[in-house]
Amino acid sequence: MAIQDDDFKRVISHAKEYGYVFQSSEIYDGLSAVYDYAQNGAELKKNIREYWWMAMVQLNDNIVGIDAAIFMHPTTWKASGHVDAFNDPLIDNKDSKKRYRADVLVEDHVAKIEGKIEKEVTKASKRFGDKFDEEQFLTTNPRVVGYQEQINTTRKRLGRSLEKEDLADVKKLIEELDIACPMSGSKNWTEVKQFNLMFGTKLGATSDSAMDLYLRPETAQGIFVNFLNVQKTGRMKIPFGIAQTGKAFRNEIVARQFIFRMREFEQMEMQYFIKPGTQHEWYEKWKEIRMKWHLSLGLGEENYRFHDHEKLAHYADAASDIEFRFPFGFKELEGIHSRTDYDLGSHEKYSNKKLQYFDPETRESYVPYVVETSIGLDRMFLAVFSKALQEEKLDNGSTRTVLKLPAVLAPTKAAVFPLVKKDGLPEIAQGIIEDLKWDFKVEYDEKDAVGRRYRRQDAVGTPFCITVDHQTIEDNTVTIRHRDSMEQQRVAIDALKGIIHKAVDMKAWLRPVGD
RNA sequence: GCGAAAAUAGCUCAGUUGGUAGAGCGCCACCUUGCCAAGGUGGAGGUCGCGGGUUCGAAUCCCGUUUUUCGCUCCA
Repeated sequence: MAIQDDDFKRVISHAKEYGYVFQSSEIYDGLSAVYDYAQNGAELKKNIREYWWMAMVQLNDNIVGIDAAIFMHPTTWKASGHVDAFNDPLIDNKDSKKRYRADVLVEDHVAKIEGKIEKEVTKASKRFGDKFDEEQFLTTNPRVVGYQEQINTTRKRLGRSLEKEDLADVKKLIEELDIACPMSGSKNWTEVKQFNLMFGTKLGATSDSAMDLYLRPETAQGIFVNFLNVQKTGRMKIPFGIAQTGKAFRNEIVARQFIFRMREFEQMEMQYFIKPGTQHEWYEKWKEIRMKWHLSLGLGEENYRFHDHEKLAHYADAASDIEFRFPFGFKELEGIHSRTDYDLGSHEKYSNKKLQYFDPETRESYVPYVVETSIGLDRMFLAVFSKALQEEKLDNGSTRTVLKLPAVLAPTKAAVFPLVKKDGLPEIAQGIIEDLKWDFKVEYDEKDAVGRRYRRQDAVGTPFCITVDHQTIEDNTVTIRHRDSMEQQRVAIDALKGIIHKAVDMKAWLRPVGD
């Protein structure tokens, strides 16, 4: 574990030192769980996004991409279930330090009373035998009626208090019911606090006319509400998909582990609309496709695994995560969920608009089912970055720090050096830069010994270093040095573009994924 | 949110009972060298996370606070 912690620390400080990730507002002591992508991080993140977009949108003629707004009509979040699911009244026990959902505590208490009723019923049925009339017993036995009344009043009061967000009364209720902490038996409770995982904001400049809005907690709803628009204007036939990348926001109680869990994060999602009944088939298919996409980057098959959910979210009938071996263990990287018709169906109800697809073959209209693939871009960044960062022992006994990013994702594809900064070598090197920069992000460096320049590029993950030497003047050849093998080849300047292109071309990386 | 640990230069860290802030690496300039980092000279950069308190005097002791990591908790 200690080694893992050290690895993780090294990842974080390397990310800062080499211009990948900075803490947000650092000069003001930072902001909890908010990070900025720096000059190299922005490039890597963009490259990951493009790699995903290529695989999901450009290569699939039945998947289109959109870019929905972060602000959405507030009713969206009622329909999606987030207003209910993301609002938890929580209470802490001061002695045992355990946290509970206040409504669950009360419900558990109610369940206990229900248990008592059941006991009375079994007791009575034994006593009366065949003559036992359960219905009559329930309505006439004074003890049972008393219990029933307790349950009813408790439930009513809890419901009313939650509705009005009267949290003080929820606390009072817990005290009146004499509920103790299931772990410790202590009745020493804190106040009930409402945790809303959605960020609120206002639309409208003056407070009296303003409308309460949320920053979207997931990007998926922007796709669902546009489902019919896209289907009609794009003349899409089921099955088809809508993809998008974008920011989402969650006010996590605990946001931690660097960029793994941030309050502001970016998702890359695709909702695949299918015929009801075919969801299982598509769910399996997308699990397979998405895993292949991950494996195409060559970070090692042993670092991925599926984790099938047993407890399902309110919208899903099957769900699986692709987990990745992060420095702190296997954690969720991407989710593949069979969302049924929950979202579209719910939006139909709340909006009173039909969100159905007319199937020309069966001449039937239906609400399509949805299989979703949803990956955290920041998590993908962390996965790639942390696995790429390596300390390598060399034959001469020294070590080098090398960031073995997949070349297709590397921020800078090649660095060009003059072996010495005289004899016209810098001018030739600059000439190569001028030519290559139209095709790739490239960098020029003439500082320090060339060996040190190689190491610097190793540490930021640049796959190629091109060195101009005195022989270049005679025959227009340069050396190109490969980051991972440290090997050098002497090639013609004209050949550079082809060599680099072959190594960073998405086609070469993604082709094994396609069928 | 609770508990524990930490915060000193861009990075990694030292700073010994409280007495004027240090190292290595990195960075900048110049010289030297020239194909796998750490040659020479010079230089920039820190109100020791922030705010209070104790003291003649605080990086050091006390209180609060922010941020980070870890363990709980939460995670549609």
